[in-house]
Amino acid sequence: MATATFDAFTAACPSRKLLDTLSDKWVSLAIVALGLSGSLRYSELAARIEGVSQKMLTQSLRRMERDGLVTRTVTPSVPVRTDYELTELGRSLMPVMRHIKEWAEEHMAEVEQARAAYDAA
Amino acid sequence: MATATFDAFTAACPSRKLLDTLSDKWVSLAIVALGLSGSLRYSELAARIEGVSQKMLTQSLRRMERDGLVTRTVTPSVPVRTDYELTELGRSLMPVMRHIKEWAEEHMAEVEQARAAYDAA
DNA sequence: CCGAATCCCCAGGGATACTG
DNA sequence: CAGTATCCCTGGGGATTCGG
Repeated sequence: MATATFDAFTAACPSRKLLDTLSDKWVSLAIVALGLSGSLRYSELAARIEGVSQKMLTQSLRRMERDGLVTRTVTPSVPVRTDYELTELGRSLMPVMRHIKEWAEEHMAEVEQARAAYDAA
Repeated sequence: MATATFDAFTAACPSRKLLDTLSDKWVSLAIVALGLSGSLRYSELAARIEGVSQKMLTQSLRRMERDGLVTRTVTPSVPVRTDYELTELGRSLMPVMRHIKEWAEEHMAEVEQARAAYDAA
């Protein structure tokens, strides 16, 4: 019934915006990373997701936290320690995100062939 | 073995860029629409994917065609008719894209609750 | 009807510097 | 260590116009 009330094909539907948010490489990579490791510190995430800036990583994590996908646990030690973990909602998203990442990796060669053929024509 | 040679966590890996391309709401919506209907004209696609501009739709379709995800068939009638269809490669991507779209629709309510709770705090 | 081409604007996102 | 704040600039993407 939830599928009946929301439709991402509709421009004004909230799920369109959510789809847009989920369609973010940093978000998908963060979810896969957290899904594989269970729990990760900020610096560990930054290391795994090579090339992400602190701004983008923090921004993505905040949005994910707000959307209920991850929990953020701050340990007020010196220096501070912050751990991120997928919520149950976030974990339900993990298989999907992993698949899209793996699809890109598994079909990269085919895509490159297609590009070469297209560019040659 | 393809999964061993490509890793989207690595910044310089081609699959990172591909993941970025796949992480595009217009691309995902186009794939789902084509997957559901089999074959669609340009104008039909534009109608289904509400709110997309011609520029973005054309741009997305071109990139998808170049990457071997869709075929583009032009019928030189008057006026011209252009049909798009998923390739086998594109069809293999369909389930993934459908899942992410459906996830957004099915969990929209939960996400909205999480947002309300976050904003209240 | 299906685009290509152009103009233009603003927000996404990187680099850098500062704080608890 | 884990951010926040600021600057700055590229390019995403909408609106419009023209062509076949």
